Amino acid sequence: MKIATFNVNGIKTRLPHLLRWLEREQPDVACLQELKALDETFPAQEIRDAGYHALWKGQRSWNGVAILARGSEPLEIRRTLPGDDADEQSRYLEAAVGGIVVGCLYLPNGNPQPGPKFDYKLAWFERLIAHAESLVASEHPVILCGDYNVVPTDADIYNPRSWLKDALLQPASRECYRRLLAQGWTDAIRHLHPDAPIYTFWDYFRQHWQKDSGLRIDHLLLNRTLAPALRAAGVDRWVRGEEKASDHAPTWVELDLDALRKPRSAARKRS
DNA sequence: ATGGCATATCCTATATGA
Repeated sequence: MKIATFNVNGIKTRLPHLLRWLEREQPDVACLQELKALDETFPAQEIRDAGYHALWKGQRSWNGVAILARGSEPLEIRRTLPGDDADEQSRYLEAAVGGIVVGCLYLPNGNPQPGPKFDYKLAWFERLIAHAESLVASEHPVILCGDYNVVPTDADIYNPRSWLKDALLQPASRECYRRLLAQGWTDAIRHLHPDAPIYTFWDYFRQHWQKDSGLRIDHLLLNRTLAPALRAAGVDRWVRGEEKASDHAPTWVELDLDALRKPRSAARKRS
């Protein structure tokens, strides 16, 4: 099973790119962020025609998340992150797909910092950490994927120098991500590629894509139950090279769900 | 310190992104 996350930066503008990518890479599950569209303008029919069922949570102009599933209906679990009923921003969606709990998230950017937007980022992160605590030890396989808007370490950016004041690299942001991982989550890309420079985002400025001056900010986290199924992880960089591309590239994991059953039967035999 | 580019909307100006 292939699960991917893709910040599309506008579903309306990026629909042709999304459809080409779905057609070529055939992910079983695709988590989308930054729809920048109202619920009623989500292109459900075009996505259905491509073979995908979808859940979405839109918002005018900004944010917006969706979960697409090939050939099966994603079953909605929740459409908000717990902890703040006053939070109106569409940044979280959670569903059951093919026996896996999939959380799709778009963590606040937080710029400029310091300031209210950075405070909101950290508050949102704390809510995510609290909710993730209830998911990490679940007997069900869980994946939390999306645009975390955090560069975890200096190995996850081409050069931190010009980003030192950015919200994505702040020690407070990184500390939240570190605490999240410390609950027991596996950062799939970094686990399988411990030393390689791997990026998922290249901004539109200064020919950063052409120079491969990227950042790793889109992450797929696996809980303890799901981690043994991890087989491969990567970035579909070709999507970033297309005309009028999003500034993010789709990032994915390949899972062998059959592997989750074998240890249990082996344990039974041993006892 | 600023801006470079891109997207969306109450669209030739402004807010947001990262």
